[in-house]
Amino acid sequence: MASPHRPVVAVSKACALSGDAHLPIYRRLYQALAEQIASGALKPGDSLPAEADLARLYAIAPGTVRRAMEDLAAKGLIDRVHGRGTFVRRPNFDNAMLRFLRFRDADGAVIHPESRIVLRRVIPTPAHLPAKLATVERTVLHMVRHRLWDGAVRLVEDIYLPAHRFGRLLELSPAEIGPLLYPAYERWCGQMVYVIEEELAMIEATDDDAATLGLAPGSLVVSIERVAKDATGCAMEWRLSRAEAKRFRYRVSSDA
Amino acid sequence: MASPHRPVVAVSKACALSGDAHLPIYRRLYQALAEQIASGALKPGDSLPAEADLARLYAIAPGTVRRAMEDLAAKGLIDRVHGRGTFVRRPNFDNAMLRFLRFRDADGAVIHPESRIVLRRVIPTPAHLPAKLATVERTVLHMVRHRLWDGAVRLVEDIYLPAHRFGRLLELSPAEIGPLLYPAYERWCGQMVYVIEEELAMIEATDDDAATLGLAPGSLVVSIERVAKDATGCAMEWRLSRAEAKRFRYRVSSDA
DNA sequence: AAGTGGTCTAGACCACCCG
DNA sequence: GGGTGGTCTAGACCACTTT
Repeated sequence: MASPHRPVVAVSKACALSGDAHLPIYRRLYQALAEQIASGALKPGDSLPAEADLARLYAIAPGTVRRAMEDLAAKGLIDRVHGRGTFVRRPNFDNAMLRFLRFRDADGAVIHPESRIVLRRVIPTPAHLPAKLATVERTVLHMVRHRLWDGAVRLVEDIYLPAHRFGRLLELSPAEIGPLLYPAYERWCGQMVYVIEEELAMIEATDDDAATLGLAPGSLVVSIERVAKDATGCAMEWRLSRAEAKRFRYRVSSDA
Repeated sequence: MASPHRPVVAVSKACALSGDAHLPIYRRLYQALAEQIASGALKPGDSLPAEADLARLYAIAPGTVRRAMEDLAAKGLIDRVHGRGTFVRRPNFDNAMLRFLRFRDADGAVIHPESRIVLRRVIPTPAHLPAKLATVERTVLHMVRHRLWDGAVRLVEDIYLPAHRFGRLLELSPAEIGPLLYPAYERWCGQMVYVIEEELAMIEATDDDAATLGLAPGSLVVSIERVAKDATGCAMEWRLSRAEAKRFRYRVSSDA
């Protein structure tokens, strides 16, 4: 809110918060910081200015800065450490979205698998896809990804994306895409995942999947069908994953 | 402030917040309100006192009350409505809780299974249980429930409950308990489930389970371990369910 | 008009981490 | 000791709903 008596402080440069003026200040500050993180201006591990400094910089109250910081921390974008400071969080599997899918090793410990994209191409939209994915285009981007640990392929994924929003992925090297797709969607395509819906079922492996996963033909695999949606609820990704049933472990909580 | 069941409190005399004195005030207020919800003193739909009234009642600052209310709202225990007030939220079993567990018939349609409680007894607390269930008692209520459709047992459940809070279930007829347990917990024992955590895994069936489910020995079954918690986060039910893997279908959304 | 929650301000003091 | 975030206070004004 426009304070009637703005402090006459000699802050070298009192920045104005851009964005829609009808949004709360803490929300605009959240956006400003989130955009700096998304754009790479603030990189993982970087420290943010202290609350008091941000308050001076934008000429707003410390409590308002605090609200924005707490929201960023709740969303998992930053870490706040008592007595040390505030830091951009390293993207990892603890992200709220990715907490669903877990595999266990012999001791039940969580595993962070290697990612290997084995196919990227644009294909005519399969007939079954428009029911799942919000697209009216005639073509979609199709990717096949393997995820590995202990030197073997443990998970096979078919991923379908609207070609017009995700075509950029075709030009990138695997290293540029990185091991996690959702951060890559955000970084290279400006697409952020807000909601995930999944459905699990046990089915018999296809011959191809059995061969890829190193299983006997007809083995039971868990099939995970996932729809990822953006902030407007628009389905932006459809994904079908298969993995050996016996290795699978899945944890979910109703309180997000 | 005009709620009929709420005793009119003299504003002149402030109440003291119980609980560990080293906890933050907003945390103790959160606990106090969560306990009133969990115990049934505040029932779903009831309105809470206004922020300013709570602040006067406990002789704390409005901002501190607000923090507790925001946390309760984030946890899903209350609804805050701008201009109207704050209300105890009713956990809805149909949409939020039970949407997890689904079985499919031949056409993939959702099934509403029959419920058959085949065992109810009080037993000495098993050694593994205190790690899962918040109980220090030496006995727990153990129930075994079968769920059936198409004339066969499709799901076997072992359910463990603190004996002192759920002993009443021993006296009831199956008809009085009904086909759904959580509404029965609420109706007969005054216990409401607010949070569910589940973990799925694929394991080989025990001989007993295989026989009950009509499967070949050593068939793969899905094992679902569930912890149900009340408004205070206290684990009130521990449940282990098994079902034929091939018939299993599980749906979940990060929306919650 | 009255009452409620939503936003914002401008401080205070404390607990924690580091140099 | 100096800087950081964590907690808490005591108000202000606004937006919304109901009477």
